[in-house]
Amino acid sequence: MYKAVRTSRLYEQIVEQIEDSILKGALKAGDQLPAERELAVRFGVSRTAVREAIKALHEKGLVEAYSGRGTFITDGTSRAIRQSLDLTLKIGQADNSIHLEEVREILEPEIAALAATRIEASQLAMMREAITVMDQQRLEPEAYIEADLDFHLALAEAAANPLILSLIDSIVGLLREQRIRIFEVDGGPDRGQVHHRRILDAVEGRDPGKAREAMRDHLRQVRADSSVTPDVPEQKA
Amino acid sequence: MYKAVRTSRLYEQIVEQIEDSILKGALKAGDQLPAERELAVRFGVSRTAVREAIKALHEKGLVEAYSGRGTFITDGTSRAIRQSLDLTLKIGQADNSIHLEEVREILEPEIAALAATRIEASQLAMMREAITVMDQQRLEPEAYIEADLDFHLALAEAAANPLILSLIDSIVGLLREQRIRIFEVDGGPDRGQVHHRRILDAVEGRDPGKAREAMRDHLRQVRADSSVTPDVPEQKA
DNA sequence: GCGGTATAGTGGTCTGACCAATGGGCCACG
DNA sequence: CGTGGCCCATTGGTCAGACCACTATACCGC
Repeated sequence: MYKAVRTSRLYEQIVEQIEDSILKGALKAGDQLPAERELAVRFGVSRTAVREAIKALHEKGLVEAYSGRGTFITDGTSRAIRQSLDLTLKIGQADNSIHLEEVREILEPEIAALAATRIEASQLAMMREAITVMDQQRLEPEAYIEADLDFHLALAEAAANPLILSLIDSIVGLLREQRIRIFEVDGGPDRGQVHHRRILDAVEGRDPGKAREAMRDHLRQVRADSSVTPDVPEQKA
Repeated sequence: MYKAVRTSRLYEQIVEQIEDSILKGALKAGDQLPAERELAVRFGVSRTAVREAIKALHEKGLVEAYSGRGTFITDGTSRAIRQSLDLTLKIGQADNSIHLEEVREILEPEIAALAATRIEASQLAMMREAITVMDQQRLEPEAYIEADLDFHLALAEAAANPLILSLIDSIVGLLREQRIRIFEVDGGPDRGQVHHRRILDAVEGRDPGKAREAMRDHLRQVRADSSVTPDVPEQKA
């Protein structure tokens, strides 16, 4: 067997070096990276290569650049990561919504159960806030959906498992798209709110079983609403 | 409410336009993108901005650039995407293994159940092959672990849900790391094989309930083995 | 002290150039 | 006619230097 030839791109080596610095702890979350011009001389390359490396790190969600201020290591707890798993999938087929529902039905009830045992006051407040906003914005799809997503994200955060939060965060983009369709179902938002309140109550009462069931019911309704979605043939079948 | 201010980075607009082209079907997998120099004039920007956009697309796994040939839309079916969720997490703390186990205990039993209802012959063959390799390589950690991961990936693939496959794929890197530790537990591999066979049998027999249970047992063993891992205090209580 | 302003530093973009790899066409040679 | 080697146009990768917009800070007049 022959070994694959390593096509060495310069900026990739720089990415590795910076990643190492982060892993070794030389660079912690919130730290400011040296300026691009300085990194260029330190690495002995042009600013172009450094910029490409930083761009890659940015896309990986490890770093955030602010014009005029500098580049900083992202706080791992920040939700700004937003891995774009979504696009990769949108390309596939259009029937992702079925798959999405399946995943949610696996993940979210257990997330609710975990959250019930671990949630903290600040996260309960976020969930309440989200419900309030949804009440107020019942007629504003965009604002309603954002609040809806916040609700589920707060719940995922309450599960106190960064891995879970990352996974949910990854599929939030898909969720957003799906919900735009659901929003048009008559009374969908109102029925959704009933379930949101049940979930909140269960979590607040630290009852994992009830939280799990409430979330299951919620998803069942979502599935029902999205299956009666207005006829949009689109596909050339 | 004020709308978030759009901090317009030029290359981001280009990224969007190209993404749209892909989504709308104007660009299919395998297609070659116009040359950077041409895109630059078409978009009315400099080549720099185009390159930054392409770099972002590359990091998202949507595009692959080859020096001297051109830039091509990646085949979405390829698993080569390997979103690096892992790095983002490694930074956090070292106790990710607990979180990882938690996620696996949520996802994998249901994956096994789904797989039992949907698996195809080719995937069964892959699982059998993986078990065979593990038998042969009981003393070769690296080869054993790769086969182990293949086993679970084949199962995830059998669930016939691309979203699930993506999620499992995202955490495979973390799994690999965890398993290196488990491998050192006396008899770990042998006990693991018993469970692998039980899972295979259940899936082959199209019994979702049994598959779910077999996977639960498997994960219970993994959790047990990894908790008796050689004393590495590390944690400050 | 206070508020506004100069200033230096940063990332974002542009220009134009050269390099290295690739692939296809051309041509001399067998 | 086939083959191998060479040339060359094209492409992505890198470089150097410049300018812009923005930010934070130090400074200065009031």
